[in-house]
Amino acid sequence: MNEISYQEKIWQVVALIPEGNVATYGQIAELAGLPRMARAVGRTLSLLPKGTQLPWHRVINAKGQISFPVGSEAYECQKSRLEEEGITLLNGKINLKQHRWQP
DNA sequence: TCCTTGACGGAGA
DNA sequence: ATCTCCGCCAAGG
Repeated sequence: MNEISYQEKIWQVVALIPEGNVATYGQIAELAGLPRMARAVGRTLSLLPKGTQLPWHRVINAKGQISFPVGSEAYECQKSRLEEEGITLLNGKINLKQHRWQP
């Protein structure tokens, strides 16, 4: 079990998140068979190449927020990509009850 | 080496 | 709602 195998499992799960849905870092870790390794998910996503096909923008934190500094370029990018899928933020938060992916 | 920092999270207070 | 502690572990100083 090494970092490389973590990444592969994580990529596979992230790729399954349907358009219009979101999943949390912890949820991805859990589904990838890596419980309590939410940080590994964030780390893996941070290493993705710029033009990746993976829907990384559908991954948010457990509080329903985007895990980037508000107003940063990355934050705005993720936010707009989510809005294009009909996912809106209210007070900087996404309604998990409504948009959370249920595999 | 040791220490700190992360796209984090859950339990408890 | 907010905060602290603790688990987890790769990377960089």
